[in-house]
Amino acid sequence: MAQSKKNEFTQEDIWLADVAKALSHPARVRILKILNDMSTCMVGNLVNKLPLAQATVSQHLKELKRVGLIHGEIEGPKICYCVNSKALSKAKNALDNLFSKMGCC
Amino acid sequence: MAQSKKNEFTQEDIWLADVAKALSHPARVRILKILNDMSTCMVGNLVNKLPLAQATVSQHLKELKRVGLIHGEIEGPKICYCVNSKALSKAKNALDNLFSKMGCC
DNA sequence: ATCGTTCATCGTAAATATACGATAAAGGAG
DNA sequence: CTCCTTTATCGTATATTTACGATGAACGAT
Repeated sequence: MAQSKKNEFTQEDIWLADVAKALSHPARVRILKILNDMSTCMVGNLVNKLPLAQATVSQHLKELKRVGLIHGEIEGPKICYCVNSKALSKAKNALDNLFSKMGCC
Repeated sequence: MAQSKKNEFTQEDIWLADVAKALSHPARVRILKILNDMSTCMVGNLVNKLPLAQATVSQHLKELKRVGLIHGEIEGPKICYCVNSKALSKAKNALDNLFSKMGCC
């Protein structure tokens, strides 16, 4: 709880900012929504639903993977992406906590 | 609910990504936490608590203002920043919705 | 072994973000 | 008015992000 004065940021704040960064592009928001809605989740499917080239979609998937919000499983030549519900709920809790209070001057 | 196929992103997704972008830096996470915890919220106070120059803090405040998460009120020569609880709860709801389901393959 | 499919990675160009010192603007104090 | 304080903005350097085509790697099918 105790925040440092003028020092570096806490790991918690850095992590939360990192998760937010992963959500900070419409394509990645959309990808998460699609993965929430579908059980089939090949990359090709996502590319068809996004106004972006395949390489770019792959790059966005990498960013979501980086923070652990999704992961992919190899199925033959295809890769099935799905959300990591554990990471999602951890992020949800942290964000809820950030948004909980409302002290205003 | 119905998502377009290959078209541009929805305004909802763009907005949500924009809010996430505002949270995507440790300094801005910290600023929100400080504003949640304190009632006194001058910029000088924030500068003292962050490992950043005044100009940089001002820039981060501008970004939080841009998406409406905070706003400032002029009090003489000082400016009192506070969180916009309405915007915070709207963002919280949208993020909760994004994180709610957990279909996995 | 040679395709065709699927996806990641490389290379790269353009745009955006981050940081800081310097400066401007606005208001209170003397 | 002239200072001093407080905060925003400007100018700028550096780093990161975003996007795409091209290429590479992995696999199933023929």
